[in-house]
Amino acid sequence: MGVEARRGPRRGEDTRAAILEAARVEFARTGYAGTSLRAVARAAGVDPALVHHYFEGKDDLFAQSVVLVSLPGRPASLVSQVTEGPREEVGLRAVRTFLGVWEARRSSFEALLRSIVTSEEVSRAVREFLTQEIFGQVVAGLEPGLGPEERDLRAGLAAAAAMGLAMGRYVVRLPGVADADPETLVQRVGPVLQGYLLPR
Amino acid sequence: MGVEARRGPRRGEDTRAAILEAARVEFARTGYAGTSLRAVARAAGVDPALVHHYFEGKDDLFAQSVVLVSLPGRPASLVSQVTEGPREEVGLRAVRTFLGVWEARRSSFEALLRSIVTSEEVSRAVREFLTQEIFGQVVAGLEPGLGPEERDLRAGLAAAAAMGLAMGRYVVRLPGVADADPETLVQRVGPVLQGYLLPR
DNA sequence: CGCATATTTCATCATGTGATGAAACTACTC
DNA sequence: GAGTAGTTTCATCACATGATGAAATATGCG
Repeated sequence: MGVEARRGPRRGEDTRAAILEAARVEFARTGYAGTSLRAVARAAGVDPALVHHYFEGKDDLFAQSVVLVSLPGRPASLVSQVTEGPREEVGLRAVRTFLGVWEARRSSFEALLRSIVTSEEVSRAVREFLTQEIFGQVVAGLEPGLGPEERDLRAGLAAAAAMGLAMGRYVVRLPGVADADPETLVQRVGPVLQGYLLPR
Repeated sequence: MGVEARRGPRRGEDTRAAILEAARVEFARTGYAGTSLRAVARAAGVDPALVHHYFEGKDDLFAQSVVLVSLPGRPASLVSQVTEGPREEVGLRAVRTFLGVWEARRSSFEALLRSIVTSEEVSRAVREFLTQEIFGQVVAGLEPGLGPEERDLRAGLAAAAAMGLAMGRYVVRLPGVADADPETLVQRVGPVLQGYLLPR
């Protein structure tokens, strides 16, 4: 009955990538704390020790599988994608941009969302990323001479709206939001971002 | 050197309540999966076995400390609080109502927020609560003859906006949102809810 | 072939987890 | 004061977790 799983390399299979993918799925399902290395290994069809051979530990695996993938390489390009164009359509462009990024990296983005609430580090990273790298830049670009408190408020409200959309679509899966096609959401939520970023 | 923690009742202290409070704080900090019964016991200054004496297990403790407290007794009263009044101020009343409830039960509400992403059961409960008991009722009350897909979309978007506000204020603590006074948020977010619930 | 290197598994560790049963202690009743 | 019921701690269980070192296997190079 011995399954005698034999050792040594498995030809033609990128095991490291398999582990990364399994980790992404697992983190997306149960968050950082709820995911065990053994569950990841099981899902990847691999010995738990192998996970440690390729990654330094749970935090490293999380960083490599989730954080590195879901944070877009150049925040600045996101910002310019939003700010460049007619001022009265900033909101539309913002929603369109984010939905595009999210949909493309769905599983790792889900994992990131789920880990916001579990890990203080992730939470802080997301906070700083959203407020400083993204919406702070957008607001500052749109209206340079703005007091810091008003700037924080506008950026924060916009970020909150984006997070609500993400949570509703990917985590809580609210009917009507989870199954809407992206452009519908752009048309409905765009004006809201517009109003937060450029009141009046 | 023996600390000889003595057994038997401690006069004048409501230990059960202390455990409940410690559990609320702990669940709020680290979510369901990230919280251990021993951590709760430690925070309450109590032996871990005592937690089991008062509660059937981790799920029961969570239900008693978080769920029972943060879900308001009568959803219907919330709904009527929102719907009763001038139609053009539904959004303002909605935000004001929610912020009121949240601020009052802050720590347990935080715990609930953090558990949405961890537990599929909590997630489903929140989804059904928000869409059916609250925003579904509000939308239906405001515009009775509305197609189901449009009703779902409006309710979903409103729920997403509310969740975003909650996440931004209590979990991610976005500057500008976390420290704003409630009425400021009512004035800024109210029109958004208004637009989702009653477009045009 | 023989050897080196990378890959994979096994065996094992210390620790933390939820859980249970029994013993010690206090307060209350008769 | 003896007995009883409720409260609290202790000792311990079986199991899962993250982690490590060594052994086994396969591949590629000479």
